[in-house]
Amino acid sequence: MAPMSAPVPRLAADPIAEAHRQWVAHGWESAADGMAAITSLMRAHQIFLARVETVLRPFDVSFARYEVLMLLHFSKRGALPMRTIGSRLQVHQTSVTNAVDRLEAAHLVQRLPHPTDRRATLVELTRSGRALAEKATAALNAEVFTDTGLSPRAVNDVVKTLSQLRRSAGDF
Amino acid sequence: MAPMSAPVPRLAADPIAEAHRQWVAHGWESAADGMAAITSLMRAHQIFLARVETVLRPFDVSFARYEVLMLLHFSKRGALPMRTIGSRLQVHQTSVTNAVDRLEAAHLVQRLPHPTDRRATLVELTRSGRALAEKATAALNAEVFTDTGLSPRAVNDVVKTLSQLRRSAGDF
DNA sequence: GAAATTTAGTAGGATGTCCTAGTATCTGAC
DNA sequence: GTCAGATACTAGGACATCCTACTAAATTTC
Repeated sequence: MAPMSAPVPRLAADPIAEAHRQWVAHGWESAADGMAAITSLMRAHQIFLARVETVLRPFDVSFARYEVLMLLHFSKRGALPMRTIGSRLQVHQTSVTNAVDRLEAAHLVQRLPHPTDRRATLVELTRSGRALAEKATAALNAEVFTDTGLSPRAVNDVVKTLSQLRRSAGDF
Repeated sequence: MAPMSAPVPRLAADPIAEAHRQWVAHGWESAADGMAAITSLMRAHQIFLARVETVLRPFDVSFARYEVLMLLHFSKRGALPMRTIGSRLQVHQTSVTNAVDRLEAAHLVQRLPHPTDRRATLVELTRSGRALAEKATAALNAEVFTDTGLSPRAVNDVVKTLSQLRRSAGDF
């Protein structure tokens, strides 16, 4: 016979399944699945963002700033106008200003006047910015992206499904 | 023969597909799919949050505060301790403090002393808080949750897939 | 060509999230 | 019973996002 063991802490019920039950119980069946899907996406975002930020912390960059660095890293000249950065990352211009301010303070990028459009500002990756982008990517690949906690099949399904969503939202 | 038409604005390429290509081109095949999945989730979160906030704007509540109202609405007594709210919504305690501060300022909830634990604070839905929760839910159901822009099949797949993720993250 | 409109970027502000630290209270070990 | 450790909440701060408003420069209109 098994020895007495300490009481197992009862795991809380899945909050989203619980919300789904409530939705159905209130007669909102037609919205219940959509609610559950959107709430699940919100939570998944939170989980992954936390993982990514944890890996990036030693590099003293946030995911938002990392994305700017990678965009520049992939560009031919290592430089892009602010506006282009916002379009590609699909964030508000003022978010770009914010991120570039911090990246520039950390000497990871540099603002330069645009050669032909005096309204525009080019953001150029510095040598240390490029080095950091490479090291941070190695860390993220190893610690998060290679094993997301989802099966390879699920990973592909997520990409495919959300691709439709993004298309319908006008992303491309 | 078709008449001349105005030049169709070239749609930008899918930024995530582009990033995936770059990942593969740099030899990071094993991480490329995971990167694409996580980036897709980040973007999907952004899209849905924007839709939800747009619908909630007329009610003068954010999605974060709406979630607090609904949690209370579903509770038997219409009141829960701060700590419980944080656990169920899976956000930091200080986020709950923040949300409840604003809800209380709007007279949608009320802080009460916990009857048996003087450390704890009960948050109770007011009459107007409950009314707002019901009206906001009707709006969200009609304008977002009933039609997410994903097929019913995709909705179910997303819930199921992310359920695994949330379980492995310790959510339940 | 001059005026109107559009576009690029910044400033300031609101909100949400998290973190660390600090206070008050409860629990459990001795 | 006491005292150490755990728990509940708030305060203050760092970041990210968005919005509106503003300036400067480019583009379009007539």
